[in-house]
Amino acid sequence: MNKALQFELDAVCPWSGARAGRFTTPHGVVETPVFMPVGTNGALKAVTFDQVRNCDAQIVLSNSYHLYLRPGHELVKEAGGIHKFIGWDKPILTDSGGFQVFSLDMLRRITEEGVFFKDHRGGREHFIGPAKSMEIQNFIGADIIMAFDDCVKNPATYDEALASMERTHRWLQTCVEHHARADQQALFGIVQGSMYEDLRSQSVAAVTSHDLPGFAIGGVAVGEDRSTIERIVGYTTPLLPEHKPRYLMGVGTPWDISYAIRCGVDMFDCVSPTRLARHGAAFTRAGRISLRTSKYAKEFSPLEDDCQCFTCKMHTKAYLHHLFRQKEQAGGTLLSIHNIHHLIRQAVECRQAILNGNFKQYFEAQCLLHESDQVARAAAQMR
RNA sequence: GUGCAUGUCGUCUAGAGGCCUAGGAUGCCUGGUUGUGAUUCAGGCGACACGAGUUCGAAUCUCGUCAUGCACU
Repeated sequence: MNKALQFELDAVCPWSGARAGRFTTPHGVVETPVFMPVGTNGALKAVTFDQVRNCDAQIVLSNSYHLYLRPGHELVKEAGGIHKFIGWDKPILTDSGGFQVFSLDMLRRITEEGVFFKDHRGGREHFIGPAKSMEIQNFIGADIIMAFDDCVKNPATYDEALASMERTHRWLQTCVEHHARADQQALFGIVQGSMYEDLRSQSVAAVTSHDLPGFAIGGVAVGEDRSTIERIVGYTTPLLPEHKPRYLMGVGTPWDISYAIRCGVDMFDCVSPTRLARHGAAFTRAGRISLRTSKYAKEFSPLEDDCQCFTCKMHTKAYLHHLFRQKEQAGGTLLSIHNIHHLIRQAVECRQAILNGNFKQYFEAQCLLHESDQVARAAAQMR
């Protein structure tokens, strides 16, 4: 049994394999399925932790890459660890920096030891490899830390995907060897393999050969279309160990999350609720809407009548529209609050449905919503 | 009333006879955004005040009309 993280299943949907569970960390319990908002620089963009707490967030994600560059992982350690530094006493997960370095694209150089890259702000060259990432994440001190993996953009050729996957496996071995605080930090391994099913299953076998407290599916939503995301997740998730949490990295939209939960995923993170919010888009049960359009100028009702988030309790669509039109920062804040609350609530609703034994009905309703939203958006694209 | 000046997308403007079926910014309208290089990116709409002339050719030069501003009466 892992000291840093214990996971148990509360219920499994017999129709789909969707799971309701919980895991315990040094900073508390997290009930799954769970959506984890992203706080890249030790802060959610445009949102305070008081507001994050009021969205019922159980756990947040932050980034080793960004915290390493500034303020520096040594400084975070000096501050007493990330929980004290940022003022959030619930669980925290840090990403390893693998994906950030991947997204730098032209600014990096990959070697067997790791990745040389230039700070996106410009400046001197840095290096992060699996051993360094473990040091950084140990200094930062999150409850869950991620293996340093290599990610390829889709579509990738089979050979590229294979080479990248094998590098990820070698790097995982190094991560395990350099993981100094296994009693306080749970290290999750990351499955790669791009869009190739045989590589995905090979990767699951290699990654789960390590006795780690949790596993993640990486390399998803990196250029491929929606149906491919669904295919990869649907294929890969059931291969993962039943009694360990399963984390789908970087996904996603409300529909993606429903679908992945159906496939048996327990944890999600995505920048979509905060980024879309800052750009004026809101998740609703009826699909995505843009508060920038003038059709909301005189809609004196909340985004959703039954939503319990601060934004919906206090403000109308007309007001939100006004804020975006005036480029008031509060618009991004209020929509972020709503969107985060929306995805968190959705995961909670899935959990309740799984516990109540009616997940099939819940999911089928989500399918109908998704289809009508797809039709509406296709029509909008035609114009 | 007289004199002078000025009239270009909704707004601010580029423009000095062909590089202009008029460019930019902003605005407005549509989209995109999936382990945040992202409070952003892409596309669209939209004007030479009006009328005559000079010229092969006028947003640009001339005249008139209208409008606006300033000064004087």
